[in-house]
Amino acid sequence: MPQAQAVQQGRARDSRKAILDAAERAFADFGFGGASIRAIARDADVNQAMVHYYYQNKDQLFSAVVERRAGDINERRDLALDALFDNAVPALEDLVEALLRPTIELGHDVERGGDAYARLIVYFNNSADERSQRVAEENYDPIARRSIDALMRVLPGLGRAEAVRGYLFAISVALSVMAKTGRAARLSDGLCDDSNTEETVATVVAFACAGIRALADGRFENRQD
Amino acid sequence: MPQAQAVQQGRARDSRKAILDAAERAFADFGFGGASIRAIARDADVNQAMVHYYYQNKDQLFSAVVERRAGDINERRDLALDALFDNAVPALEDLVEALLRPTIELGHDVERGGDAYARLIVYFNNSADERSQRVAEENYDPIARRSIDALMRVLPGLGRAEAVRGYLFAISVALSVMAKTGRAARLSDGLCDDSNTEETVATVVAFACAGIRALADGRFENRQD
DNA sequence: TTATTAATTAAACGTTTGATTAAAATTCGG
DNA sequence: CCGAATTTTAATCAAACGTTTAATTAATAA
Repeated sequence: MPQAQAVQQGRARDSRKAILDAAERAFADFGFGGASIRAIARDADVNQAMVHYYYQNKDQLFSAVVERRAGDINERRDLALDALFDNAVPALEDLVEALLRPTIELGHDVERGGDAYARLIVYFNNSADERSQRVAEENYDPIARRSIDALMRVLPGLGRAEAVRGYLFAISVALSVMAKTGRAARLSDGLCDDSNTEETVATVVAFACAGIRALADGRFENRQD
Repeated sequence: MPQAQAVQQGRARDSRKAILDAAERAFADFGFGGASIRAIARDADVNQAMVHYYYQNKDQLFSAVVERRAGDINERRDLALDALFDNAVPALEDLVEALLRPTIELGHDVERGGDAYARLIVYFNNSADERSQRVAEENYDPIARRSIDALMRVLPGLGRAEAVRGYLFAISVALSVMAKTGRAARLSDGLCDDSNTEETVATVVAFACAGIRALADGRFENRQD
C-alpha cells in the first residue's frame, strides 16, 4: 500500500509526481479514452504497475490530476474575492479579472506544466460524460457559485439566470484562449499571440465584462412576451 | 469496394447512414480515443466489418462524420452572409446572429441528432491534437475567414487581430451552450434552460456583440505602452 | 542485526482494440 | 434467369489495453 503523501520518503515522491505530470499531459493531449497508462508510465520513466500502486485505477488517476491543480486555483480565487469585497463592492472589471487571472496565469506557466492542465480544463469543462461532470462539480462548482453570487452583488440588475450565463460565458472565453489549438494564429496569420499574459487577461476581461453588462441590460431569460 | 454514394442502392444507404449516426454519438460522448468501432457497429445494428467497408478506418470515419454536417452549416452561413451584404453593410447584431444561428439551431435539432454533433464540434474545436485541428481547418477555416472579414467591414474600428479574437470568442460562447454538460442547470438550480432556441440565440448574440464592440473600442493587441 | 514496511520490478492475466480475410448472401442490369 | 457487382457475414489477426500478481530491492525502526 502506498503511504500517505506526508509520510512518504526517498524515491517515492519523485515517482508519484512524475506519474501525475505525465498523466496530465496525456489526458490533455488525447482525452481520457485516448490516454494509455502504459504510455503515461513510459513518459514518467516509471514501471507501469507503479501507476496502479499509487492511484489504483485510471479513473482515480484522472481525479488526482485535476485535484492537484484545482486546489491552487481555488485558493487564489478565494483570496482574491475576500480582498475585493473587504471594504466595498468592487468594479465589475476587477471582479472578472480576479476570477479569470489565476486560470490564465496557470495556463501560461509552461515550466510548471500549466499549459497541459489548461487544455485539460477545457477538455472536461466541455465534456458531458459522467466522469468529466463529476470532477467539474467536485472541484469547481463551489467557487463557481461564490463567483456567481459576487457577480450579482456587483451588478444588481443581473438576475440569477443571467449571472450563471455570464459566468459560464466568461469562463468559456477564457478557456478558449488556453486550449492552445493554434487556430487563432492560423486565422490571423500570426497576428494573434496568446503568449503575453497581461494582454490576454486584458482582452478577455474586456470582452467578458461588456458581455455580462449586456446580459444585465436586456433581460433574456423568463421573458413573458 | 463500396459504391459511390450517388449510385448506392437498397440497404446500403441505410447501413452507411446508420454507421455515421452511431459514430457521431460515440465520438461526441467518448472522444476519438474513447469511442470503439465495435460499439459503433453494435449501436448502428451493423456488422463490425461494414464500418471498414464503407469508411476504411477510424480516422476517415471521424472525418466523414464532421464533413456531413459541416456542409450544411457552411452552406447556410454562406447564404446568410450573401443576403446580409447584398444591399448595404448590416448591423453587427444581424451579422453575429447570422454566424451563430445555424450552429445553435442544429444543436437544438435533437430529432436529426444535431445535439450529438454539437457536442462533437465542441470536442474538436477545443482539442489541440493533429486530427482535430485538421478537421477544423478543412471544414471551418474558410467560413471563419469570411466571417472575420465581414466583422471588419461592419466594425471599421476593428483590427484584424481583434476581429479574429472576437470571432473565436463568439464561437466559443455559442458552443458553450451547446455542450449540454448540464452545468448551467446545476449552477442555476434549473433556472437556466438551453432548450429554447430563440432565447439562446438572443442571449448569446447580445453577449458576443457587446464583447466584440469592447474589443473595437479599446485596442488590446500590439499596444506600445 | 533483524523484523517490518515501503517502493519497485518483470511477467502475466483476460479483454478489447482496429483491422483483414474469404466466403456467403443479396441486388440488379441484361 | 443468369452472371456480375455489391453488400453482409463470421472468423480471425496481432497489438494494445487496464489490471493483478508474486517476487525483489531499498529504506526504516527496534
